[in-house]
Amino acid sequence: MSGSGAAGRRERRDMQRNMERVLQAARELFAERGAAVTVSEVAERAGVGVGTIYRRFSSKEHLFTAVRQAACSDARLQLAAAAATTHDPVSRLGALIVALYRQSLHQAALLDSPRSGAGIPDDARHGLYPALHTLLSEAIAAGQQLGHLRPGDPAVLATLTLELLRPPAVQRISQATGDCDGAAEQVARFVLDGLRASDS
Amino acid sequence: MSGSGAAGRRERRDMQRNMERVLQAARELFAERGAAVTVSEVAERAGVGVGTIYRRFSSKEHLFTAVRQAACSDARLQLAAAAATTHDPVSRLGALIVALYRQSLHQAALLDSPRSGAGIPDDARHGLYPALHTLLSEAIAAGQQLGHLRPGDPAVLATLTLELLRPPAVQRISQATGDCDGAAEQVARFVLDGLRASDS
DNA sequence: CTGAAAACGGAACCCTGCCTCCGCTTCGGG
DNA sequence: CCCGAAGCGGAGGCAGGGTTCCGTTTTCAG
Repeated sequence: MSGSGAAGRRERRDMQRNMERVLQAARELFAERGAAVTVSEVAERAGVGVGTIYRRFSSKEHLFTAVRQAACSDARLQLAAAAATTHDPVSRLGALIVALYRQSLHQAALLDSPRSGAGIPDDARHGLYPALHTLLSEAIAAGQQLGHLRPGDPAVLATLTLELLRPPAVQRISQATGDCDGAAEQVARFVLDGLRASDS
Repeated sequence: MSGSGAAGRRERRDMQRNMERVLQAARELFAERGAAVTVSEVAERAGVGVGTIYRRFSSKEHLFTAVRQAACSDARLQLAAAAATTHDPVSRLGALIVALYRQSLHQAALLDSPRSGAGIPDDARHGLYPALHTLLSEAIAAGQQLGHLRPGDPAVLATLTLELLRPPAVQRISQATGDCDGAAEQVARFVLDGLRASDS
């Protein structure tokens, strides 16, 4: 055997290359237009036939899911990094919001759930929720200017904040203002102000 | 001639009745599941054949648009009424938010735009935007506790608030809290707090 | 009541998009 | 270089849903 042989047989080079192309194409197309892209389109952009895709992914759904999950965990890592730059809970919250805003803007259709079933909660949000919830709880625990919040509130606020940062919303906001980064910070300020208000 | 004759011939009774049924069925189904419903489904629920629908609406798209526009102007009227109950800008804003929240919750799929083209802004939001913008501007002009807002901000804030009140967002929020009316008011408070915060 | 114009309904048609299948090509060890 | 195995690709099967068409039924003026 030669190379990184593991068990049985090594994967053929061309196949490996093709799969990379497929994933690349799928990432781009799905990010842009979501689940509406056809399998043939992905195949065409990747420069392969549809059969090549189906040999690896048993259905379009599988391909989509795979691509989205990869994008999600990637995103989650970046967010974690962004939020870890300081110890002050409120600052961390702000950093998280700005980072999330940017991601939503760039991966719009991919991160947004295409109702993958009926009541199935989409993993993108599912993964983010705990982090946000924790951050909010910490902020409240720290008593940091978050006057009128009660222990039960984080759940609502987390949901609310996440909604505000979903791709469709973010796209519209950026479109309306024309200025991406400025918008991101304005949104963050809005949310933080909402959380911070001391008298209702 | 007998009855409300206008020009040429009067519309046949059965047709009128059928059209009412079709619109009723379409309203219900679209409100529930959006553009995903099939024309046959609408026909079946209305108790007519598909041909009957196509005689009046040249395409599914037309039917959908008609139903949605009707729902929108209806909604707009209700909102206007809700906001007119007081003179205090901030209170009006609050009332508008709560009313909008409820509407979004109940007409979810219908009020939410099914990307009717490419960059076409959906009429639902289009119709609401001016009202909200005006309200915000008034509030700022009145100098009412809205400390750090500048004249240019209403545009951003209006967009942002509308996003937060779109059907998908509202549905999730209500689902997360389990309590509809309570959630509506919590959201209103959040937004108002966000707007009202006096020091950034 | 009667006839013709209008409306009905749903079977059939077509187009689009997912997925399968099989003959051809490419890889890579001997 | 040669051969078997693995992978390739895209034509075609199949299903679902929008739209059309035409024989039948309903309405209503005379």
